[in-house]
Amino acid sequence: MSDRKAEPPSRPAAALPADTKTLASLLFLREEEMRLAQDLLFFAYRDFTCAADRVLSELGLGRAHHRALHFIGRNPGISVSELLGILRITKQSLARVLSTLVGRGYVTQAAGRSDRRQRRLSLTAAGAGLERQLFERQRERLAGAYREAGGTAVEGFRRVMRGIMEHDARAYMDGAEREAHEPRARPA
Amino acid sequence: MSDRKAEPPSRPAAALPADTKTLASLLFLREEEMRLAQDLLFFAYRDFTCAADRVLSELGLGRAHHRALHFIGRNPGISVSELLGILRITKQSLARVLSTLVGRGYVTQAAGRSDRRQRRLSLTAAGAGLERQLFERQRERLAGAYREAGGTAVEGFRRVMRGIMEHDARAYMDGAEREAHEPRARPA
DNA sequence: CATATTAAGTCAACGACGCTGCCGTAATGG
DNA sequence: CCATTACGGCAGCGTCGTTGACTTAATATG
Repeated sequence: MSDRKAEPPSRPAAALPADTKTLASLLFLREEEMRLAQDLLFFAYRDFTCAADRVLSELGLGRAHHRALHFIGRNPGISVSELLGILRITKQSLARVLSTLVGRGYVTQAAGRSDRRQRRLSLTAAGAGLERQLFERQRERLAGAYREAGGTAVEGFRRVMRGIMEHDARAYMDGAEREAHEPRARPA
Repeated sequence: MSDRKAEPPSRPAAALPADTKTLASLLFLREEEMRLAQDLLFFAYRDFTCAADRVLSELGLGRAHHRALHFIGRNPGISVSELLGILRITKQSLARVLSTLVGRGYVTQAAGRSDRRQRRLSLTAAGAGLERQLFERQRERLAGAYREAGGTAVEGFRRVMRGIMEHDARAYMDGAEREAHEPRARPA
């Protein structure tokens, strides 16, 4: 932000009303604004994620399972390495989660048609049902926030969130938003 | 965004062009909008948190330490139980983190004046320096997002994030925002 | 004043979920 | 044919969350 520029020392103090923001307080407010943003992210994510926890713990699953279910559900036929790139965890961490989900019949694997080394992941009916159940918990919270905030705020929310994430994630979001409007199957 | 208003059920179908949104597709878009919000939260938080990871790992600290530093820095003199309420972790999880931070000289404890059972937590100069270093990493990312998105978007972002979190967290944010404008010491 | 109650520290044990490193197998592609 | 790639599995480890029980000191209350 512009707290990078040094103040010209010759600026006349008389030009400022007594209680107007000084440069120092402007800088303070800028920094404070960023710290408030940290708070916002912490609390919103804390309560967003815990919304689904009860359902998960009743099944003996964790948040890692939820994340996998979510992104497999949104990207049917996704390969393991693509999923690794989204979750940004290691193969072994994902393997533990995936083997549970496959073992309990929530996720199926199928060899890719063009490249038979790949295991294309999809949700089973049971997996889709569980994902929906988890989704509903978070949906309530998100829908309430969207409704209270209004359309303009939601658009701003999206813009800021996009800006926070890295470029590859923005590219992913572009693809997801595109698919929302032209719902056709992605090639396997 | 305009899928916010429910469609009047009596609206004649003939008024719609063939490819216009049906009720089913409106519902689909609503759900898709919520799923996109899930994606946004995941990616933004993923990249927000990892911004400070390099600094942390060089010091052999983790994200839990960062969170504690952050909230102690923002609430000098906070009690252990207040901090527990913010972080929503157990006393033992916090104890591990705190003992490291105290042991390395980042945090000090002082008995409360009105209630001497309490250990009021504050950052030392070293702790404030470390927190600042961690803050700078996240500040870059947040400030870039705020700058790109613009003031209106930031306001919307805040409104939605507030709506996602639970009531007690909103109350906390109210207090934090108030303190930003009337910077006076909180009573110990 | 005796007796809860509260704030905090502590120990033991465990679970979820990250990590690294290494090896194996199968399929792909130059 | 051989290097590379996609994936799975194993061993071991670290962080950070959990529960439960116990202690100490200070406060609040009957």
